[in-house]
Amino acid sequence: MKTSADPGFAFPDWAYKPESSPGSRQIQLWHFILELLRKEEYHDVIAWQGDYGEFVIKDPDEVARLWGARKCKPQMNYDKLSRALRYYYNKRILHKTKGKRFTYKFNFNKLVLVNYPFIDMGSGRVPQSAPPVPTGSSHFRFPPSTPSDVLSSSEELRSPGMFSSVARRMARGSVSDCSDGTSANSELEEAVGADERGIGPERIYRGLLPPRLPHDSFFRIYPNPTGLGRHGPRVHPDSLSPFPVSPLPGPGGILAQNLSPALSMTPTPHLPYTPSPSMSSPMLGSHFSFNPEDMKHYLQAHTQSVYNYHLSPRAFLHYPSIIIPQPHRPTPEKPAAHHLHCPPLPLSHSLGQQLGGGDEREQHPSPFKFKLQPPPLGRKQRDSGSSLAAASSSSQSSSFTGSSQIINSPLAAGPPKIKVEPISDIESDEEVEVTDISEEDEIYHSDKDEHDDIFTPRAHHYHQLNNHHQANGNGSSLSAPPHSNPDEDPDDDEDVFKTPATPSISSLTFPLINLKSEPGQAAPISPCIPLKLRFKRRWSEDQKMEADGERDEAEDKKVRAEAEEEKREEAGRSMGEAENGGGRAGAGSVILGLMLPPPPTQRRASSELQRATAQLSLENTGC
DNA sequence: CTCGGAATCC
DNA sequence: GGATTCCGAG
Repeated sequence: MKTSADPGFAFPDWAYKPESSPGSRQIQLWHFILELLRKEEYHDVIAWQGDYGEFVIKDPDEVARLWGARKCKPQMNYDKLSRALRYYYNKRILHKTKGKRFTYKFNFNKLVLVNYPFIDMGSGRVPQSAPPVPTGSSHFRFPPSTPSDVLSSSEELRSPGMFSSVARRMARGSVSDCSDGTSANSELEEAVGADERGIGPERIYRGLLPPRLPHDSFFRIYPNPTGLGRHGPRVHPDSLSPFPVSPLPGPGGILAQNLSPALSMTPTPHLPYTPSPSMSSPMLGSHFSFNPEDMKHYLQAHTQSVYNYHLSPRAFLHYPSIIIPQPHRPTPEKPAAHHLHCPPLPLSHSLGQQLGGGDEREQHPSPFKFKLQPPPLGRKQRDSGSSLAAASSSSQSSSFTGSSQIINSPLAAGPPKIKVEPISDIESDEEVEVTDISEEDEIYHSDKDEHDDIFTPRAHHYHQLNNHHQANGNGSSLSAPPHSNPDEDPDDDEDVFKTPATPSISSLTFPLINLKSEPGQAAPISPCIPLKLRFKRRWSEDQKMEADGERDEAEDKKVRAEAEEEKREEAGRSMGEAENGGGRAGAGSVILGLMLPPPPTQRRASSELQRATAQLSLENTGC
């Protein structure tokens, strides 16, 4: 585990894939993309742009070339590379932003799952899209945003960055063939060097971004005293990185050292990914102060995080009576694309985006605790999909009986439109989450991938989804791929990409209740117990469901299973009320984070990620 | 440009 | 499993 020094250090970065790293020789394309994305040097080739997780390949040929160099596939071209990218669609690692050329969007949630299956995405959800925060500028930097990050990451990665821009150029130019050992790798390395130098735009961004959030102080991940001043865990202004967890290492620098990412993960199973500070509930945390002010901040932060990251509202349970100040919700409509003004809160953009869609939500307080819509069928399933879907749905519905109540609530609330459908496959992760707000996203598939602004109302959404599915089933045998319509996409994943939805305040306040519990009754207070129970039920149901249903996508299954496991643990914990005590390693994670003490730091994690990434790049050299 | 099937490689 | 390569289709 980590030493006290690393209290929180739980995971490396999120995207980091242990397997691929050190030992494994092959770098995965998405990882490579991420690498490029984080380097300023390549910002003219590929850069974050648009929504969270969205990036644009400005120079397809170059990217292909780089990729080819990395993989020693001189014949690589964009066509091939893009094919590889398309394979990620099914995996949900990536999505295509329709209508935008060479523009794709990462589904960080998925990535995390992929990389850290044991993590419970469901509840805590990874930082949704942790993409770059759109600052007004077009590109965001991925990881290294903070100086500290830079340092830490750079240090580990490589020696001092001595690479000069010249070198970079050279590298780039020279790259293409594998023959040259230096080629691709060198390029990346150089890039890293650049980062080290601190050339990153982050600084610039920093300037642009708002200073710091008050509530952030609350959540500082690092225990350090200094932490108070620091920005909170989510998207840090400092870091433009897409990952919410931006690394700002604490004062100490991130772990300096050599934790292997893998290791890091193990130790602190919980929280790490939780993007939101929420997880670090002050109450539990050792450093929580009871100042009203702090509390306020905390709550606010929490709310925000919830909004942004789909965190479970459970955290709020602690303060049932407290009304959380709403994070700033700018215009409900669509805050202009992304610009973020993040004056008040850096989150704004995320909120804003979501808000657009969120309006509806507000109207219906409790809708989203479960998945309303059927998951996208796998492409393969599409063919047979319809039949399967039906079957699954039926089975699920039965299983859901317990939760049927829940279902009612939404209806009661009002939005008749929503069809509650058992989720057939979709990502169970989400299902599992039940409690989380995040669901909304899922539900909401719409993406603003293409249109930031445009959101379909939720109810609408649901309908669409349903229809969608049908349409797919009926219509073309193929059924449109999930992405075909930005708005429609049923993928949860997309949510991921999307900015988190913002639940209504009310829901936030008593989210749990509303969410899962019975409709009418939402007794806001003292939900804890009920919650737990519900949770349990939920589980059982889920398990059951799983058992019965053969769900489709293998992935989903996987995820689900994992999620369940996590849930169980979580449930166990919650029931037991155990804090993180020993940490069960492994699972639980995010969810746990909600209840647990201050999470480690995501920043760290991210920084690690960066490092890892860097290392990977290095390691994967040698053609 | 984008999509995704199919075969193939590692 | 994760591409890579090729390719027809939209």
